[in-house]
Amino acid sequence: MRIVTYNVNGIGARLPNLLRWLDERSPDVVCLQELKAPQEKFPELAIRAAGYGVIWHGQKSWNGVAILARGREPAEIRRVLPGDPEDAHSRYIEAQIDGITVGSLYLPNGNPAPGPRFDYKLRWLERLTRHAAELIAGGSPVVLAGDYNVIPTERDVYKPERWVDDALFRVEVREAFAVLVRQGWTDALRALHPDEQIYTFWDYFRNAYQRDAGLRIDHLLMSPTLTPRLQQAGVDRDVRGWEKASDHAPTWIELRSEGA
DNA sequence: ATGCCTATTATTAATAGA
Repeated sequence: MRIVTYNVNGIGARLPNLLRWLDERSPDVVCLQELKAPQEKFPELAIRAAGYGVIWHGQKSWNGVAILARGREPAEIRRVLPGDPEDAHSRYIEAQIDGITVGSLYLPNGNPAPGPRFDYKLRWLERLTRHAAELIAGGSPVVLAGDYNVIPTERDVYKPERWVDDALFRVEVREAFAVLVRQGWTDALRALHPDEQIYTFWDYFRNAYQRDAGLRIDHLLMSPTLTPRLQQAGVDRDVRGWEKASDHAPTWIELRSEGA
């Protein structure tokens, strides 16, 4: 079973690429971020015609998250991250699929830092950490997949010194992410590839992809009860090189079947 | 320190992204 996180940077502009990728790779579960489309503009029929059940939470212009499941319907659990009734951003959706709780999340960028946007990012990370603790306490297998907008370590950025004051790499953010992971989560790509350079995002600027000037900011965190099933993890790097590509590439885990 | 490029929305320019 393959579970993927993919920040599409606009579901409208990316639909041809998304459909091609679904057809070529046949992922089982897909967590999308940055739909950048209101609820009623999501291309539900095209996704269903490709063979996927889907739930989504849209928003005009920005944000927006979805969960796709091949040949079945994701059973929605929630479409809001608990902890702030005032937060109107569509950045979290959660479903049950084949006995696994799947969260698709889009953590705030937080720039410029310091400032109110950065404060919002830190508060959102705190809320995610509280919710994640409850998920672990529940004992069910969980994967929290998404664009975390967090570069976890110096190894995860092409030129760390240029990013020290950026909201994706500031010490407070890295520490907050480490606190979350220490609850017992497994950063799947890093766990299976401890010494490799792995990027999931390349800026549109300055030929970043051609220069391999990337960041690792899309992550799949696995709960202690799911981690034993982890078999492979990787990034569909080539998709970033397609015409009209998103600036993020699909990032995935492959799970052994239950009891195998 | 800033722009570079891209998508969206509202009218050819502003905002946000990371």
